[in-house]
Formats: sequence, C-alpha cells, structure tokens
Amino acid sequence: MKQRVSALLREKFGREVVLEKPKDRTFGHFATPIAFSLAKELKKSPIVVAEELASSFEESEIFSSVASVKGYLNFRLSENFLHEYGTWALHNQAQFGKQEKKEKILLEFVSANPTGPLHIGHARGAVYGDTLLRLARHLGYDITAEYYVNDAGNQIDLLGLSIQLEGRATVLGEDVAYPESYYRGEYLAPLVRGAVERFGKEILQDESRQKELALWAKDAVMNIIVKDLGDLHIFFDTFVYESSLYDDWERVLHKMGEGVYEKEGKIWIASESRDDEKDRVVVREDGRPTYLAGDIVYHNQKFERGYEHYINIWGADHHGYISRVKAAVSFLGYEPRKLEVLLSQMVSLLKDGEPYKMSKRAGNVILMSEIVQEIGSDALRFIFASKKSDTALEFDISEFKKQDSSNPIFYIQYAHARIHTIVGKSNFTKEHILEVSLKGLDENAQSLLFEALLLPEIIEDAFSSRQVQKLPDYLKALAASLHRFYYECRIIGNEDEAKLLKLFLVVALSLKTGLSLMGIEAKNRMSKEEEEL
RNA sequence: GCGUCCAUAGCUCAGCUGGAUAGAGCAAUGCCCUUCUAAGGCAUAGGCCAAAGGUUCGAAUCCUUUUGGGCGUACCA
Repeated sequence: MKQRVSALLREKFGREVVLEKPKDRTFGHFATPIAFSLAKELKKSPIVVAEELASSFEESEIFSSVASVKGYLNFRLSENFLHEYGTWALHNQAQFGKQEKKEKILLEFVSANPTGPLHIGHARGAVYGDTLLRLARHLGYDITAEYYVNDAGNQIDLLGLSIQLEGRATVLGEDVAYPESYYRGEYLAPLVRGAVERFGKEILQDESRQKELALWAKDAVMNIIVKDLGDLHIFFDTFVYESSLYDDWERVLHKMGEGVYEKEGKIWIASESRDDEKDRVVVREDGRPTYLAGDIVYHNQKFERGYEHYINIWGADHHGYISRVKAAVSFLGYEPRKLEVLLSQMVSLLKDGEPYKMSKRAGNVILMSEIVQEIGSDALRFIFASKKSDTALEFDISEFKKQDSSNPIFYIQYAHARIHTIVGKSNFTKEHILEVSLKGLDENAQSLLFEALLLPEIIEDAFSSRQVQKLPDYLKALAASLHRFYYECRIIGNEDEAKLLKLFLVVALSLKTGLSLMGIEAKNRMSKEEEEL
C-alpha cells in the first residue's frame, strides 16, 4: 500500500518522498513534508508550494483527495482502492503481507553452550531471533535458522567434572571438595542417574573418563535445550557442532595467509590491523586452539556454504567479540559487511524487589522453562518481542505473574476472539460477507480498515530495521481501535452489518497474521473459566 | 583509562532515515454493563525527552562535551 503511494509520488516528483503518518488521522492516510524542502529550492513559502502541489493531483485513481495543511501534503486513499485491497486480502489470506525477497540468509541464534538448560537471558535472544526468522520467511527470504553448538573446549570438560562431583556427592555420598568453577543446578541429577545407568558408578570417580562422560552428557543437555525451545515454538533448521569443524583447522589457518603469524610459540591473528584493539591468540603454546579459533572455522564454513547475508544474534556481553570475528572473515577473503551481528541485551530479573544474578556457573539462574511454565510461551514471547533487543530490560517476576488480565497479549487475543464470536452470531454466511463491498463505510470504519491493511508495511519495516517490537506495537494499536469501534458501534442488526463484518474480518486477518509472526496462535474465544485453572 | 550500548510520565517502555499538539500499558482518580464476552470503553491527572552547547526554516531524533548507569576490555566460554 505504502509502496504504491511512494512509487507514485517518486515518479511524480522525481525524487524519494518521505511518507509519514499524519498527526491526526482526519487529515488523511499518508502525509509528506516535501513542500518544506521544495520551498527552499523554489524560494517560495512552504504553504504556497503545498497548495500548488495539492492542486496538481486532480485525477488519480488511488487518492480521493490530496490536501495541503500548514505546508504538509495530506493524502487520502480512495474508497475503491481500500475496497479492492481489503477484498483481495480476504481472498488470499496466506498471501497477505507476503513478498518475494529471495535473498539467501543464514541466521544464527541462541547457540548456548550445551552445558546446562537455557536461562531467561537466552530466551530473549531466542525470541528475537525466531521473530526475525518468521518475518523474513513471510517476506520471502530464503533464510536458514542455525544453532552453533560449542561442544569442544573447557566448558565441556567442566560439564564432565560437574556430573562427577554431583554424582559423588549424591549417589556415592562422598564429602566433595568443590573447585572454583563447576556447573550446578537441578538438571544434573537426572544426568547423573542416566550416566550411572549407562556407564556404571565407576565413571563418577574415574578422572580419566571425564571427557567420555561429558561427550555423552552434552547430547542429553542439547535434548533439553531443543525441547525447551520447542515449548516456545522455536525450531532450528541446522545444528553445527564445533567438534566437527576442527579437522578443517589447518586448512582454515592456512587460508588466512598473512592474517596470522607465529610469536612466542603461539599463533596470533593480526586483528589489530582490522579495527580490533589488539591481535589475538588463536593457538596456545601447548597447541590447543582458543575459543576464537572455533568461531573462525565456523565462520569460514558458513561463508563457504555461500549465503548472501549472515546474521548472528549474540548476547550483548559478547559485543567486544564482533571486531575480531569480522577481522577473521576479512582475512579469509570474505566481505565482513555481509556479516551482521545483532545484540540482545541483558535481562535483569527482580523477584519481589530483590535482584537476581544470572551467571550460569553461580547456579541460581532463572530457567527459561521455569518462566514458560509460570506465564506461558505466548506472554513470554510477547514481552520479549515488545522490547527493543538492544536495550537492557528489567522486570520483576512477581509483577509479571500477577499481570495476567492486564497483559497486552490478552488484550489482542480478546480483540481477535470478539470478531470471531460476532461473525458467528450473524445470520449472514461468510460467503455473503466476502461478497459485499467495503465502500461506503463511515469515517471511523474506513480508518479501521486502513489501519488493518497497514500490516504488510509493518512486517517489512520491522524486519528491515531489525526492530521486531514494531509488530507488537502495531497489533496493540490495532486491537485498541477494534475495541473502541466495537464499543461505539453495534454490528448485529446494523444496516451495514455484512459490510462491517467484512471489515472486522480484515482486522482479524491482520491480528492473526501478526500474532503468528510472533509465534503466537490467535484464539477464537476467550474463556474465563480456563483462566481460573 | 579505552571501547560499546543506554538515559523520554511515579513504574515498564514506544517514538530516533530531523517535521504538525512527545505516545502506550501499568499504577492513580472519576464515569459507562436491561445492549454482540466489562479480559472492554470514555474522561482526568501526570513531561525542562539526563545537562549544556552546535547544525537549521524546524531537534526527543543529527554532531560535540559533560553527568549518571549496563556490558565488554583473557592464551574463559
């Protein structure tokens, strides 16, 4: 819709025209301040310029009016245009808001280490990534969702050790001296049981079998992670295991050519020459590659697979890492600009006003699964998707729990359910409703129709700006408009009943489509009884 | 110290490719169910957009500085 208007104006003025939402909807559907910039060039007052422009629009099949107000140009779309578009959308529901972007994108997100279940901080990146994924798919991008599994290195050894410690303390009843760093948490108990069942108790005490234990356990942990993500309706296309990439290390190292060098018995990457603060070690003196090495092989593998664009979603605590990975990409002979790293900022939790620390090693983490159980996938997804991902977010768990009825997700669901109910109450058949014209609606109704038809623009904007919160913002506003309209106008028995129901169906289509892009299923009815349970 | 993200209503946050009177939800106050689910609607109140400069017709938005925070600053992941 906006694209069409924008294209039309670009043609007319021979330049890009800024289109915005009028301050007041009664002014029209779209507005542009173009007269202000033209005024300077033409050396006339903006008001005069706007008047002249407005009167030059006489005949147009898209606009019913073009008016100038205080230097702004306000456009009102024609009834016919809105009618045609709304009717098309209802007959092609699955196509509504879709495009055919085609670009091949690799989206990597979550990628939490398989050393424990996901916590609430991971959930944010997960929701953000999955929402982007859904938006991109809707826009026609050929996008792959990938999880990179860090199953090599110290953290895996630590997992083996942690299971042994837990087992020796709980199964063998030993008095265990805990080292400084190890993992703790309830998830270890079943792992210990499983390990004993599979390997026998001996494995708990045999230090030389830590690795063996860990390699078995990481798969079990990955299963937990995948299951927890599934509960949030998040699914990955591919999993890449760090451990599977190291065979390639020598070749990749060689591929970086001048980008790496030897010094003090270690191998370094010359990342300082590529905007990093300093050069970094990639292979230690004892020959063990560092964490960075894993990411270098991985990114090389990504680029060799040949995508047009790469998006990584990382926790904000990794932001210092961006420049060194980009440096590596550049040494590998690829275009670092194709790699886009998005950050998901920290989530800090309060519980009854008390701050919660979220270090995985500390053990007192809030598990993602715990929150999903408390408030449900829909509410969690909605809250996280509603906040700009690069801003630190703070919320109180206890506040969150009691939020039930005031939760925006219910507000939107209720709007959708209302439409479904009222359509069911009407004596008109759906077929008849779809046949009627959307022309001849009054000001309020037409404005609602226009708002509902804006979804495609929102989807495009939310994805291209990577600001997914634009979608929930829009849905909230649309639901509010629906509720207001519903309150003010009685539908059943109205002389325009079928017409208004058709309008409502367009609104429902937008709500449903928008919710599904957030991984939330639209409800057809709200039940207070269910809520009590 | 350096890098980076941030600072908007009492609280949680939108708004940021510069544009018309800075918005929403929660919390507060007062109304609206003989009417399609009141999980709703209406109204009131609430702001020196952290501070100071600059750019210009025009700044919450762009630039600089300051202040106050988060995160990072490993041969840890």
